[in-house]
Amino acid sequence: MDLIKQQIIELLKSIGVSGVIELTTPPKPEMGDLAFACFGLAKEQGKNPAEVAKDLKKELDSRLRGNDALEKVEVFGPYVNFYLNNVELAKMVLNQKDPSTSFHSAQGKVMVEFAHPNTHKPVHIGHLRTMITGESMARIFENVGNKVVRANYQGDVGMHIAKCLWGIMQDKDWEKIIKNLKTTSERAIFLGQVYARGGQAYEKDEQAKKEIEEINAKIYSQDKSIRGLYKKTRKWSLNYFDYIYQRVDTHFDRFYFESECFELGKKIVLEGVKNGIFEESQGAIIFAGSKYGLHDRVFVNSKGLPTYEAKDMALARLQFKEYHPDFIYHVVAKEQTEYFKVMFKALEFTLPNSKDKEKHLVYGWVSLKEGKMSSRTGQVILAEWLLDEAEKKITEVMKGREIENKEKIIRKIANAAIKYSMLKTGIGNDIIFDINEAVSLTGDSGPYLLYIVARIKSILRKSKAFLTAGRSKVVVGSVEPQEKSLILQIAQFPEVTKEAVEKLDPSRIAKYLFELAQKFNSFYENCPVLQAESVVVRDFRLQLISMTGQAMEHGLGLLGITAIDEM
RNA sequence: GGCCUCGUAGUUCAAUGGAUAGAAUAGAAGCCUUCUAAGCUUUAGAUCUUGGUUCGAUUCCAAGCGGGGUCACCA
Repeated sequence: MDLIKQQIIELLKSIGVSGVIELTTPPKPEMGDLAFACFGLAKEQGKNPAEVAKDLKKELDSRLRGNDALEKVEVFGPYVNFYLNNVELAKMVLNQKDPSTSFHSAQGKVMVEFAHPNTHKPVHIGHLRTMITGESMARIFENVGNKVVRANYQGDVGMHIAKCLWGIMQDKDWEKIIKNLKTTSERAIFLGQVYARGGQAYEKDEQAKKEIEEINAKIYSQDKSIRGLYKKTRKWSLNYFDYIYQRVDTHFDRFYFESECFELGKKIVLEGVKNGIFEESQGAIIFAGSKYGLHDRVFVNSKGLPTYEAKDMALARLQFKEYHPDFIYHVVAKEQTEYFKVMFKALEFTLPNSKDKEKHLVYGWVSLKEGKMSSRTGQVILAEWLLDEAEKKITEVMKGREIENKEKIIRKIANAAIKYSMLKTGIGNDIIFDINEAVSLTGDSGPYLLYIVARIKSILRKSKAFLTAGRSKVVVGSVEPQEKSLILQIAQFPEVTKEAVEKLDPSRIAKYLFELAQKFNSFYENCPVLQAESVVVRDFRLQLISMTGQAMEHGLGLLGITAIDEM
């Protein structure tokens, strides 16, 4: 597609059009395939855009002879529209080796930091979004040639843990209760419940607040009285995280922990005080972001403990030292936007090398649509519950269908449903999550996309002739409108992968795939493949659907979704 | 209150300043002896308000209204 665009741009240049030339797609297929708007040119020449367009057409007409790719040029008001030669276009697209080759637009080495759950706290629906978004972005970066490091920063020290441990110890026989918890999920649910208890007490009860703060200090000093419980419950959380990561099909190259950052972080801040980077204020050490149009933040609190801010100073130092990334993308929800601005500013002083390399990749809130919540721990919707729920619904729909590895396939469909529903919305926008819609098998959904691949694979399985013949050069006779629209969509794949990197947004891919699916289905209804009117047409269509399948599978892969052959 | 952000069909989402604002879902009407009906076709339905910039504004600017976030010892 890019080649064709370049040809047209060259053609326009050759007749004296200067400046940046941008081609758009006309609103309707019968109006041509690519369009050039004459507004800018008209302004330059002081003429009416429609007249300029007419003049251009005259010039262009005389140069079209001998050009295989272009069929004709028409004027629509102020637009000059180009019609591609359908047969040539089909040959070009279908004789590629792989429709899903991507632009190479590497930035070098990219670290994508995502998931970052805190131990001792529930893994909720918001974590699901960072896991899914982060994994997808990692793949999108890799796809265009970057070296990607998947990092995960897990919070295993801090007040949230103190709240949890305090919550556990409120029961007199807590040691016995703990012993009776056997499964990973049971333990995770228990931790979530006692965390909620501790959190509420911290807000309402002064005495509890004091006790929790004492526990917090003990965690930092690794006091023996709570060390055993801390270690045991930390392990519980980490095991549970592994289970979730595996279930959503993501993985990490490096797990960072707050526990490995707090000492170094404090040290960096204390040194920074000497250099005037940080200053004392009301017994705490702060970074005066207000000097830079931001806001002040506490880096070491008045008890001498490093806050999240100080730990992040250390984290960045470790990350740059270990991997020398060209960019670090922190996939974190939007409520931390202001925080990151201050933190990155402070980093410019403590780690000058990090300047312009640290990026906050903002994603929006996830909330459940009103009246749809049915399972909660405290105030959050658990990730695991949502995954289970999706599987239940899909199992229901699949009832009576006999397929090999049904369990695995159900899990894959459920994952596709959840992932797609999290990725189809623009990355920075909030998602109002409707579980019914997310796992619905109809319309703009993950299963709808999987269905395309299943249908294609089914036809290919039945077409042994094609499979044995291999892929010789495709002969194109004529091209139906549905075929053309599908071909054009396939041709746009590389551009879309590039856009997703530039805009840092997987929803570009999701949207593209949905359109691909719609165009395939429309083709499927109108153009029989195995029963085509001739062998030539059949082979052409087999090649077309095979490429559609490849583009779809590759695109789904960029979203972290695994296609299936049968459903 | 300061700063940031978002306001588009009943609902959930799209639209580098460009052609008649697109989808999905819910509603209405059709299509399975035919490659998987988890599908397809038809139909109805929307840009918060008021100004400004522009040949042209959902998009840019200003004000207002309405949500959300954030603003010191949580992460």
